[in-house]
Amino acid sequence: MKPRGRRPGDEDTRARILNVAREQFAHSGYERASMRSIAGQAQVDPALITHYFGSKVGLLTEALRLPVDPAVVLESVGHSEPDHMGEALVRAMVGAWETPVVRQHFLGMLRTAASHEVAREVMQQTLHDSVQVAVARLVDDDADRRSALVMTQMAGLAFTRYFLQLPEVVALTPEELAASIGPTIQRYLVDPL
Amino acid sequence: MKPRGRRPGDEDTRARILNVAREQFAHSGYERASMRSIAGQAQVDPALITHYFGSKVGLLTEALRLPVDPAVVLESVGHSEPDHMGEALVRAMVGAWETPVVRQHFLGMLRTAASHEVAREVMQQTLHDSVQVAVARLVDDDADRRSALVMTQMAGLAFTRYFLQLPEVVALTPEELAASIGPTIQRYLVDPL
DNA sequence: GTCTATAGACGGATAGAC
DNA sequence: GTCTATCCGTCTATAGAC
Repeated sequence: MKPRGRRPGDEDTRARILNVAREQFAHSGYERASMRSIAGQAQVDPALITHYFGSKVGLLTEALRLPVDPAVVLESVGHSEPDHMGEALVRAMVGAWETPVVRQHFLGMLRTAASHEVAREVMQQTLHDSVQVAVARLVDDDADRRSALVMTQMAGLAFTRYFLQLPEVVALTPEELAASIGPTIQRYLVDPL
Repeated sequence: MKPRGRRPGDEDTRARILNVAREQFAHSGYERASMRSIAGQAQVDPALITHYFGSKVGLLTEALRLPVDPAVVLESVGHSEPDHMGEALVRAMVGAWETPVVRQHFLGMLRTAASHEVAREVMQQTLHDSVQVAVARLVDDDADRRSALVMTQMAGLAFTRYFLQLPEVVALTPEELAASIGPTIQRYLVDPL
């Protein structure tokens, strides 16, 4: 007779390690999130991390995989009226960032990227794959330059609001952000350069 | 007779340590920039760091002091025509960031802020003191909200161009940046909200 | 002011028992 | 699959000789 449920640790152990790792990378960065402290919070033996992920870098690589599909987040933008695409994009991005899982992933990328070259490249690629590709589908010309401008504004919003937590930026509501920053994105997308 | 020149290490030693520290904090972040590696590159005994700065945090605190006066950098903005303040501000900031000393200081703040709470607060305060104060002097109303918007855009430009080094953003010239982002800043400064 | 020596803690990784 | 034990490296900080 097969045992019911899962065995002691099983594949649940792996998932719990990964969740705690994401949490600690996001909160403390790569070096301070030690394998021992991750194992401790996950109530798991430290040696299991090596067992499941090979090394600390292996764990980081897994942790940096996107928890959501950017295409899904930005889906509504493509369906919005052409005159309000900018506003729709701000609304979609802020909406995603306000969820704990996405915000944590953003902070994890940022804090590990700060001291780990590989993580920086992952963040660069992620931003390219989500924003540049999405923008290229929305605009007619100069996709690279337009997406560059969009990325400066959107990355800056996330950086000042969720990482630095500048009081003046935190104070703004999602609605105010959409109203004030939406037109900027709109201009970057459609205005002559 | 007084000895000519300076004695073996003297105050020159201190300055050399500080310069190397800024360099390594900017390049590797707080934890990877060990006192040993800083002392090594500065060709100085590791114990001298404690001697001059008390502790590693003391060294960091010194290293985070602004190497330039933001008021001087932004001086030209106040003298520009009201219709082109945004463009002038972008020009002034990019001009500053393109110098090695300012760019290094920005990267140092960012990389240490990522894993060190104190550094994050310093960065927050620095941005407030330079941008918020400058903006408040330029605008008539809603200084907090206007400066918040300006900070999202300017921080995002610095972040994507100098830290992440997104190819599409790096490719833009200072002139192109002033032309494309200047109007955004202008709108944040003067348009009705 | 400068250096040697070392304390004392913590890091990642591995070998092997169960 | 899980855990104990341990190797070996690195780190910050300090005490004290010169």
